[in-house]
Amino acid sequence: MEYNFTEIEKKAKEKWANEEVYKISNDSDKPKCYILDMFPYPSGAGLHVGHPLGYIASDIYARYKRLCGYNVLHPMGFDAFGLPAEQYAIETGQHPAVTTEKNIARYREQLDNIGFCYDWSREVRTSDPKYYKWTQWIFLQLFHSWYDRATGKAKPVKELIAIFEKEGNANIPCPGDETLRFDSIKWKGFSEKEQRDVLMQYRLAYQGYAQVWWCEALGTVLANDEVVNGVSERGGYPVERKNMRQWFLRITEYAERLLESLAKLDWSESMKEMQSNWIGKSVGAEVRFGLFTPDAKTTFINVFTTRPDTIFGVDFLVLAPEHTLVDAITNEEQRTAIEEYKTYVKSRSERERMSEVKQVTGCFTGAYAVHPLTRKNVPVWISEYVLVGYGTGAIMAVPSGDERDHAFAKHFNIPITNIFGDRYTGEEAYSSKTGIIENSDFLTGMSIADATEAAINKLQFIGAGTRKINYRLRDAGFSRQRYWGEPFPIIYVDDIPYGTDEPIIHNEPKLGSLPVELPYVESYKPGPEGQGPLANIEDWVETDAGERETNTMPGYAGSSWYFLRYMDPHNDAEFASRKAVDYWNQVDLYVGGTEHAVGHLLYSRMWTKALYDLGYIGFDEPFKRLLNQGMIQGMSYFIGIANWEKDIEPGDTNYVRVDFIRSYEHRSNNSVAMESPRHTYNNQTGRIGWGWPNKRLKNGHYFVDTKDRLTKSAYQKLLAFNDEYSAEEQLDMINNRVLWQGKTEEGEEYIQCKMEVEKMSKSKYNVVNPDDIVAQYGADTFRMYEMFLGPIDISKPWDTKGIEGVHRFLKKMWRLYADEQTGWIVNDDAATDAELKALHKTIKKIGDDIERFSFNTSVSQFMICVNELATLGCHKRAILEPLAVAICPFAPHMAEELWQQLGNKGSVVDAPFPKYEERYVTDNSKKYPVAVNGKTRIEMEFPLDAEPSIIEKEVLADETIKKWLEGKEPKKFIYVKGKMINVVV
RNA sequence: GCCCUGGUGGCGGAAUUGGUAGACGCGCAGGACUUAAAAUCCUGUUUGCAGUAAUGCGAGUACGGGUUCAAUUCCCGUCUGGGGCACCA
Repeated sequence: MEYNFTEIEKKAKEKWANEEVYKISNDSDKPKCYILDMFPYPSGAGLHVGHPLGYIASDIYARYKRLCGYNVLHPMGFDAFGLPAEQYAIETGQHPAVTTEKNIARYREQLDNIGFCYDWSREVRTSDPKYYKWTQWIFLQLFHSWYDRATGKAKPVKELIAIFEKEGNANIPCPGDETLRFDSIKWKGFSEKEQRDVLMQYRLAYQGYAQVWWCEALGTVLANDEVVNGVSERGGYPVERKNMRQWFLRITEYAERLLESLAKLDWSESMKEMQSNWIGKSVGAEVRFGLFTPDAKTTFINVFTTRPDTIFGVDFLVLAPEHTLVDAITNEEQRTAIEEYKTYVKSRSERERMSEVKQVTGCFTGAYAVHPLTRKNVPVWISEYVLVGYGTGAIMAVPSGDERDHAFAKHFNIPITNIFGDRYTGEEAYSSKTGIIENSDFLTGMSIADATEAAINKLQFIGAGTRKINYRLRDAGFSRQRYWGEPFPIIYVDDIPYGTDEPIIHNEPKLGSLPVELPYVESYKPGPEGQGPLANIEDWVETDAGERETNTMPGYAGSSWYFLRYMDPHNDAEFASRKAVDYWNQVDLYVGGTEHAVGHLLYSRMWTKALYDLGYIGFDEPFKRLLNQGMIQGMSYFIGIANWEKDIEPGDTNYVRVDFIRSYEHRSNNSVAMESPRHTYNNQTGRIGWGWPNKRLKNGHYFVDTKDRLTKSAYQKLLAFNDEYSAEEQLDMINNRVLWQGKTEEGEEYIQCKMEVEKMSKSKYNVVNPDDIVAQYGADTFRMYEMFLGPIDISKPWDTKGIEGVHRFLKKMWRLYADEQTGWIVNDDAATDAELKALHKTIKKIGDDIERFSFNTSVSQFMICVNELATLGCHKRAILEPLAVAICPFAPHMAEELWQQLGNKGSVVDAPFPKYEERYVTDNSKKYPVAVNGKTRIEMEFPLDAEPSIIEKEVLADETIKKWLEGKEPKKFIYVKGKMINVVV
């Protein structure tokens, strides 16, 4: 009876499906445990071996928790809206709903293949109207809410209106416009439109303006992804930043809470650090600089600074080029230069503006502001390194204390005021936050901390500044000018946006109910003036009440709350029943990649807090514990293939020297990725020729040998396999185009390939499909091998070659239970101490390892255990039955078969995880390494409870130790119980 | 550029709290079984020097410093791979 994994796995899967063992109830006496994977975007390429890494880890954890007696919720679904499906639709004309459906079916098949314990009856898809009905509903709750800073929570807008009617906004500063002031009389005098405009400045989901990439030639708005090297990826057309009316989520109101409650999360410190850096809290001051415009009007510039202590070092101000004041303060002399500079900045991405610190650009406005303390004139510049969205969009530049300001001053020859004495050399800014301030009037001689306080107090006293906390976090853009996303439940009546649940709309029953379904379209072409494709569907846009919003929601809308829907996925009356939400509560373990560190994780935290504030759920953090898995990379193989058109004769086999270089991807007009031809040198004739040195080898991992060589016969197979060339072309390629570089030990010609590790991607021809691995070795081997590759959180390349070892291990384990000839060989003999030790040490280590997500060492431990049991010739039920349960989280199919064969009822999925006994896992003596001066010289065995004085005596009496002591008296004797012994001379 | 993270044999990696660096697996080399192959099993495998050998001595965890009886682990600096940087998901 051999290990027939195909049969075993089929049988186990059928059993699980028939008995619905993975269907989870919301009613249970057991403690709950909610384990969630970040759900996948179902791309057309299907799953590759990198995707399941995290899924296997969470599956092991989920199965382990279930064996430990928990009611485990472990669902899966699909993040099914998104740009790639729409892009594909534009290219092929297939409707995104159709391709998405197809892709999901493929993903599902591939996932099932691996044997996950998902409760598929709870599957959610963000593109399903039954799902996005509730995404829209939550959006409306945000739209109808504002953030009350006094109590620190979201509240209904209705309450805000009541306050305005009573006392205006005197006690409720407006987050959208801090200068907005009105009393109750003024409020009541406002028109409907004016009132709604004011409310918009308070809403958690609101409309404002933001810059997008606009491509005139394509007539559309592009994602950052679609803009490469300053031109559109498709077609290579010029693009520029354009201001557009957009929906936003007022996440900035939650900045402080998002920061504070990180403390109660069991996430890695680095992940928390990334979130906290993203929120970017900085404490400082807002300082007001007055100035005259060219037409002699007075105005002022507010700057935000974290270093008010350096106020006397201010040599100039810098505004963001988009700052609203720029036009007003620019004088005639500078107007052309300023306009030119602004045009240049429009072509620049934020990334470029922040990264290129060596290249200093900027332009003088011609205006001078008045320093609030010295009353001196300070020139006002604009520069791309100041971003309009951060702080006030204006800075006070202190060249002696800030590197970027320093570079700017040097570049434009602006005189520098030194406020740091000798510590400022004139060559480099003194940006350290320690030391004494000098040359600064009343601040001179103070420490930085004291000067900061004194400066703020003085500014506050004279009314030129206030203490201010600033966040780097910006409100989240929530509009996309796209088709394949959630439509907004918004209708414009006389150009005023209303929620479809508001009375003015609700009077039309058809319009008032959710979901607002995404209408079918024939064409995915953008609408007029950068609007989305929905703008083209007139009879959808035009309703009896008004016009519909034609933007759609972004990808993170559906993924911000999906973890709640799994709790009660078929509920048509609520997004999830309060009972279900209270039962399952927070996600106990959330598994996904670090690429979501800030985006998705921050947004869903905000949605959770808002739903909590509004009383819909009972917790304000979605993911209690977080595990970030690393990426499994692919190995790409490159070969040199000559281009025969110039210089080289066909069949010129002397022409063997090919240098492999990293190809650079050349993205420009109408091409996506071209590999660049390169000079190569013929070392026989001395001739220079052209070659394509870095041709990516399609599916190279199947064909190269262990020394990364591609033999002639393998190349032949490869060409046939790829089904890309005619027989004639294949012959030509084999005989004439390849630069054979040597002969293998068997005498076959080969080319040396160059291997590189990079992201696994269809376009890089390095994808390994899990289906192939499962077919060849079985799902259990695949699961264990993925875990065996290394620590879960580290990126590593996939190498199919090592999988044999894991497969051999499973076969070896199987042979403990069954002999290939004679069949079942488990007996009921009593276990020996050695066997019990092997088992119990393993049980303990597996439990510990799973809790700390060290799955690779678990696999090693199983190997060690099986090796020991095989050596001991153990076939005893007392050992093997617990072992079968212990391996169930890792190799569930085999565990199920063994469990059945051992004569058990039910499924191994619900067996109790074995408990280890302390007496089998602790040794009573230890072989100590004995070192002299830190260098280990010998090993000596002592009982663990031995007296230190006795140990010291014995060690010092040892011949080898004596030899190393060379007769000297030991200075110190170090004995660490259970660890080591060190003698210091 | 900024933030996060990694770098240990030919390869993937182990060393959980500062305590024997290289567990486990791959690959490779040699051997057993077999008519043969597959499968399986056994032995060796960081490196330099010495030795027939057992073994002994030295070096060694990207690089350069430091703290310590003791550093892969802690601190400072440098190089380098990966992820993110707000409209890919």
